[in-house]
Amino acid sequence: MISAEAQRPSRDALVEAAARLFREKGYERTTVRDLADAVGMQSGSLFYHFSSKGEILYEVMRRGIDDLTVAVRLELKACASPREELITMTRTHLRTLLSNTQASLASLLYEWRSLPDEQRDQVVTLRDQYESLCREVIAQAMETGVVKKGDPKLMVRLWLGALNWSSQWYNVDGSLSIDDLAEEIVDLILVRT
Amino acid sequence: MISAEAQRPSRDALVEAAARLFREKGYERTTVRDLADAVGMQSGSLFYHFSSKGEILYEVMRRGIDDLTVAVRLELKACASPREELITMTRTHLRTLLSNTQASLASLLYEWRSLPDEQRDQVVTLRDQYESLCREVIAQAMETGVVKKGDPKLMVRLWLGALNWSSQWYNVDGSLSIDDLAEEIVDLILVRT
DNA sequence: AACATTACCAAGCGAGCGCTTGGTATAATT
DNA sequence: AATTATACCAAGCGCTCGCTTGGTAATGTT
Repeated sequence: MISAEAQRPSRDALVEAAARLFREKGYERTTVRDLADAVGMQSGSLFYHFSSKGEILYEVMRRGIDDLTVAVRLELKACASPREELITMTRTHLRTLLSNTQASLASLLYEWRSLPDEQRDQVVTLRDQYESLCREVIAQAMETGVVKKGDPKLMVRLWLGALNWSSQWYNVDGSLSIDDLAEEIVDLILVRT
Repeated sequence: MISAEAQRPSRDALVEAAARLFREKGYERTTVRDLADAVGMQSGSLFYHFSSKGEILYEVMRRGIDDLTVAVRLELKACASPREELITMTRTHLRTLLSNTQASLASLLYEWRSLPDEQRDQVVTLRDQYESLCREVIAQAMETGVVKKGDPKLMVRLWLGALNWSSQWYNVDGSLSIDDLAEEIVDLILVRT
């Protein structure tokens, strides 16, 4: 769950605070002064750690998708069947997306237009890699008849849509648990038995 | 399809251009000078028509959801069965969301944080009304056994997620038509026959 | 002990932002 | 014909933004 980062504590704290602020207010509406306040610095001191505000966003996104990929790959190893892979993948994705401690992913969904071109390409590559990881799981589930056969590429996008949209409405304090939500979503695409 | 607006041509053109620019660049990254350029005005002249940039966003969103609601209600009238209602509603939603001429909806999905509080409440109300319209259709489809029984409130959110996420990946020039996409999505939640 | 590096602060610069102001040509009204 | 309302332009104001600069305690290195 913990990434191979760290050893630069205040840089790390900054990225975490940034992820939270970006999710709450959006990237453009978060000023470098907001970011500095959140970690008890002067705004200028941010630029000792990062060369620009955009690079902070990049780091937030890169970590977000990196952590997600690592977490999903790890959890998948413990799965015995395509069906279990599907539910596990869904649960891990949702937990990462909706957790309060790890707000990076939400920015990734909606703030990619604010990234400098070059870094956006890198993030898109990582995102595509994650998407094909998911696609493989779904394709496997289709082959074994657990999920209705069809185009895995399309299915992964519909599935991701249902998942990611939950960041807009899901309330942690509500009555629906994250794991139950995961089951409901998987249930949508499972072949009825 | 055409709303009851108009009679103020340059105001209308401005809202349309704003919708397009907001979708392309995002609200915060679109400057009032960008907006003015798009309709051949000086930036200051915008404020003859609108009291603030935020009000332009509000108008974009209000129209977006208003047009969508009107269009869906209209199309629903011609439907003979719950199943037909479901596919029609999905198709109309997708067409409105993905059409190039009517870019308002996309802003609505991702830019609501930039709205002033009071106007955000109004938009949220409109959005909730639209969501309950969809919920009724889905609940009806559940009752008649066309859609697997469950919580319509949850189902409408998963369905909307799959729909709205398409604005992030759908390519008009691709091989998948909007209407085919609609069928694929409806197929997800239909009871297999 | 002398030097170098790290991790910041205090101050503020220049650019671009949303928006205002004063004026004006055209069209509508009386 | 005189007046008023409409729909803009030209100029620029004040402010906030991302970012820079010069400096300095604290820590590590030789």
